[in-house]
Amino acid sequence: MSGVEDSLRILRSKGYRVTQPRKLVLKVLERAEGPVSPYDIQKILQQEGERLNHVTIYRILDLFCLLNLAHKVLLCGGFVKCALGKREGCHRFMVCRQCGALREFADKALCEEESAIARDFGFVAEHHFSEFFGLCSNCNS
Amino acid sequence: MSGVEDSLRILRSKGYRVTQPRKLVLKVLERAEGPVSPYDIQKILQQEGERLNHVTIYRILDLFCLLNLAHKVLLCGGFVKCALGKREGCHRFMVCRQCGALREFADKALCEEESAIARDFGFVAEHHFSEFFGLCSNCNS
DNA sequence: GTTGGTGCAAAGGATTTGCAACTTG
DNA sequence: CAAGTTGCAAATCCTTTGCACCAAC
Repeated sequence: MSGVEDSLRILRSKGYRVTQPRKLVLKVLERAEGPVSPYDIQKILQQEGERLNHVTIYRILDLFCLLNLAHKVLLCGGFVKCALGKREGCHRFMVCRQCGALREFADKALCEEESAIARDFGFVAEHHFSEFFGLCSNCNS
Repeated sequence: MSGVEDSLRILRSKGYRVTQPRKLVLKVLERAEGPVSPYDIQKILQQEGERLNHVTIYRILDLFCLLNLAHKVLLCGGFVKCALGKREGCHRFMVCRQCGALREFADKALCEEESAIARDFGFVAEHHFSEFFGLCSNCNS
């Protein structure tokens, strides 16, 4: 997903309403450097003079994740705007343990290899969740 | 890790004490069908007439994860006893979305492929978390 | 007897629910 | 105007901290 407008279009096309709170949360996710928690989002908005109830933010993030407009990064618990759109293969993350930098990627070959491994165990994998933890290019020199 | 005794041996060898609470938590993890939360563990012990403070359980689980005697399953937030011991490659999980069954595995080739992908992005991956979500052999027939 | 572990109390977050009021299409 | 959203209050749950006491070695 690139740009707030694209996300709004998707919302509309799925029958969801384009509301002020949803636009505000999208804007924060768009500009965030890394993963942000619901309360982070609330604080950021407050600094800009906007007010949103935290419950509203929780519900909006739930919806965004459902629609794949955003993802929850499990290693840190924060949310990020999806950076890939409809790309082949599951969306995954690399997280830098030093600076917290985050990079989203998708790799179809990796998906297929994982499915094959699962199959060897009689398991049908529908979704592959993965996050790499290490050092980004800036921090590993 | 197989068996409570092995885990106790590792605890001792690293200079940690073998205490009653640690033995109790190990026993619960050993017998659990799937991932259990700290409060799950407390409830299970209560049903057996044992009492442990929840803070103690949190601390014990932290230690077990540090020593790789247990893992936290990110997709569900629960803890499982490590089933692999020192195996080459990161420890990963397949979780059945229907019955909750969990299978731990390690795959060195997958680890290497993931490291290669990371390297392409200038990233040095130190640990690969991954969990597959789908249907186990019992549920996909 | 020391040191490391545990229990307790309490604080601080995080997350969810139900319902009334408001907005969007 | 009707249905979908939001705000509010409150409840619940999760997790952590500091300190006094206890148990393991």
